[in-house]
Parts: sequence; structure tokens; C-alpha cells
Amino acid sequence: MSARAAGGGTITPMDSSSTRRQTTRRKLFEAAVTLIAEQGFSSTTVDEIAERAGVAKGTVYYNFASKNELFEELLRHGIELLATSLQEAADGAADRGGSRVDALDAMIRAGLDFIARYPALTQLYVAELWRTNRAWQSTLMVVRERAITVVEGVLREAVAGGELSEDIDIPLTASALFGMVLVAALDWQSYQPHRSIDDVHASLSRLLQGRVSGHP
Amino acid sequence: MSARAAGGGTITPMDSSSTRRQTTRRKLFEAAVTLIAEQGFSSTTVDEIAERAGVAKGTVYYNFASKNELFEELLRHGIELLATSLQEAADGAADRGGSRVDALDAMIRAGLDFIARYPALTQLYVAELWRTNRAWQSTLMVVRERAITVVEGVLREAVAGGELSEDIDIPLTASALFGMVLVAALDWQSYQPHRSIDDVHASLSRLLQGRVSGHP
DNA sequence: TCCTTTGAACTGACCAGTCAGTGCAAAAAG
DNA sequence: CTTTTTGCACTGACTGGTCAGTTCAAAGGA
Repeated sequence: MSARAAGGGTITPMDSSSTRRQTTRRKLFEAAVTLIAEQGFSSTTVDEIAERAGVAKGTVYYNFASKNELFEELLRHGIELLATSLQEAADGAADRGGSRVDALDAMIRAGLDFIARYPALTQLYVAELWRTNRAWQSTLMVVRERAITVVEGVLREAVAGGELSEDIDIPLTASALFGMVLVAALDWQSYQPHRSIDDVHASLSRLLQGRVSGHP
Repeated sequence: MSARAAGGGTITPMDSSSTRRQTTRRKLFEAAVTLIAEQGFSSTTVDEIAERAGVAKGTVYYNFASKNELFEELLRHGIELLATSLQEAADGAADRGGSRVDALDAMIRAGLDFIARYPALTQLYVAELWRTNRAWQSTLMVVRERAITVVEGVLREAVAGGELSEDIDIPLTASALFGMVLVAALDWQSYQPHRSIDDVHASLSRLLQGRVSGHP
């Protein structure tokens, strides 16, 4: 009964809605995300996912209609984490009375935090996002939109408030900022993992604020 | 006899060094690059590659030791095109007496040109570059190094010449610039293909030169 | 009692890599 | 000049293995 709350032990108690099923699904997501990030979707077998999650293969098909659907739900779940985190960062900066540029900077930080916390998920998005002719193409379009829109929103407000030039191309700038953080962070993780996140953040802030080519 | 020179007919005469084999290999590269960009490496079958190239499956194995090796040679061939093109852009700007920042701008343009000309090849690099545990991991490291080094070289010269602040983090800035151009260009190709390359280039130049947050 | 999980056996499609054989142009032999 | 040989490039049917997805009886848990 509920007094035993944590059940098996390692699993968080959570509120009423958390059923045994939710736990199993989460374990499957975690197993799938790392395997797919490492090997790609097609090279990852359902048997492997089940094994790493510590469940039987039949359980995978009891919880998801297919390997494909497991993956799509994974994508949707992941982007929710990112978009929420970006939005909170932007709102937080605004609440603290910062400018819109401060909000952008806070979003860069949030992006770095996200990539540091979920590197496998990030790798997986990058690998799939610009592919064509994939079954989950439409899911990815939505997913991308969800994240880019948050950045565009802040840029738009900054232009309206006179903080940024009206000449900037908002969608393209949003993409470019996104790419800047993404690639810098992936390279950081892959090739210079010893560096601190503050260090990386500071370098990117400098780049954002146009001090790279700034002649004093 | 030798007077009949061209022999049968369908085969091009060509000069001595250019063999039938080279032509076949080129056809296979072209077929493989688009298929793998669309579907990923594992989902692309050797039968598909052969069919699109208009040769028999056995020919693939006559020309390449394995599917894997075909792919690795493709990666190596592609990066040579990019690195050369970036270096020429940088040198060209220098020859014209431009600053190092002009050289960076020329490289952005070269990057955009490359992506516009070889979109499939670009998608393919992006999809594979940050994966772990892949057979061609080491090839990719070399490939990435080859391109990033060119950018770092220009940044270093710019710092030495006082054009850029000494505070910038050269490797990280190179990655960030690379990512900025890459993601902006891929989004341009995927979601706003009607825009002109000059337009995209102008927006990115503005971002590079720190005029985004520039209060006049 | 009802929901969820287990685990193992099975099917059928798909696919990387192989190999015996074909076609053909140029060299060698007659 | 004609015939034979050589060897490169290519062919495509075939093989051995893999894997997504199915099925189901039995067990476990709330």
C-alpha cells in the first residue's frame, strides 16, 4: 500500500498517478536514448533496449506499439524538457529585471545545462533533425518549432524594445544562435570535457555580445 | 586494330589515367551520399546504392572492401572539398588586402556555398559527427580537425594582429562559428529554401560582427 | 480480480557479403 | 590478318545470419 511508497527501492515515490507502468516506460526511455545516441536508430535492436532497461522484450511491446512509436514518444518527451527549461530561463531573467539580452544569455546557459545533463538526447536530435524521408519527420518538425519559437519570442521582444537592431532576421538569427550553442556544447562534451560550464558559458556570452571583434 | 580506337562504343575513350573504375566509384559516391543523408547509414542497403548508381551489387564489392569502407572514403573525400574551399576563401580575402575579419566573412560565405552545393554531404556529417561508438569514429575526428583547424588559424592570426580580443577562446569560438553557419544553413535549406544565399550571408555577417546587440 | 510483466519460441522479411561466371578490349601467338 | 589468351571490370543469384514483431501460458503484484 501507499505506506511502502518507494516500492522496489531505487524508484522515486511520486504522486498518485505514477503507476508501475510509468516506471517501466521511463526505464525504457532511458535505455533507448543512450543506445540510439550511440548507435543510431536502425542499429539499435529492441532486444538491446529491453536488456539495458532490465525488462523482458514482451514488455516493450506491451508498453509501446512499435520500436518506431517508442522513439517518437521519446522525442516528444525530450523536447518538452528543453522548451520548458529555455522558457523558464528567459522568464527568470525578465523577473529579475534584466534586459532581453540578459534573457538570451540566460537561455544560452539553460541550453548548456540541458546538453550537459542530457548529452545522449542532444546527440540524438542533432543526428535526426535535418534528415529527410524519415518516418518521424513530422514529429521532428513540431519538436524543432517548439524550441526555436522560444528563442524567436525573446528576439522579437528585444527588437520591439529597441535593444536589438530592426535589421536582424529573426528566424535566421534564432537558428544561428541555436546552432552556435549546440555545436560549441557538443564539441565541449566530446573534445574538451574537462572545461567548466561557466568557462564555456563566458566564451559564448562574449561571442553573443559582439565583443569578439570589438575594438576598444 | 588500334585505328578503331574507341572500341565498342559506350565506353568513353578518355586519357590513359582515367579508367572505367574511377567513373564507377564516382557514381557510387554520388548514390551513397544522397541515400545515406536521407535514411542514415544503417538503413541504407548496399542493394539500394548499387541500384541508384546503375551498377550491380557485386560491383560495389569489387570497388570497395565493405559498405563501411565505402562510407569512410566518402567522408574523407568530402572533407577535402570543404577544407580546401574554406582555405581558399581565407587566402583570397587576404590577397585582396582584407582584414582577418574579412577572411572570416569570406569563410562564412564559402561555408554557405558548400552547404548549398552539397546539402546531402552536409546532412551526413552533422548526423554522424557527434555520435559515439561508431566504427568510423577515428576517421571523423580527423575530418573534423581538418575543417576546424582552418577556422582556428584565421582566428589566431586575427588575435595576433590585434583585430580580435585576446580574451577569446579560440577552439570554442571556432566551433561556435562553425555551428552558427551550419545550423543556420541547414535550417535555411530545410525551411526557407526560397531565400537567396546573399540574404542569408548578410544576416550571418551582421551576427558575426557584433552588430546584433550594437546600440548605435 | 484485473493489470502488468515474464520469457521463450517462432515467423518472415531483409540484408551484407560471396562467388562462379560473363563481356570485352588489348596483347600474344600463329 | 586471324585466332587465342589474358586479365580487368562487372554481374546477379545465392547464403548465412539478423531482427522486428507475434504469441501465449504462467507468474507477480495492487
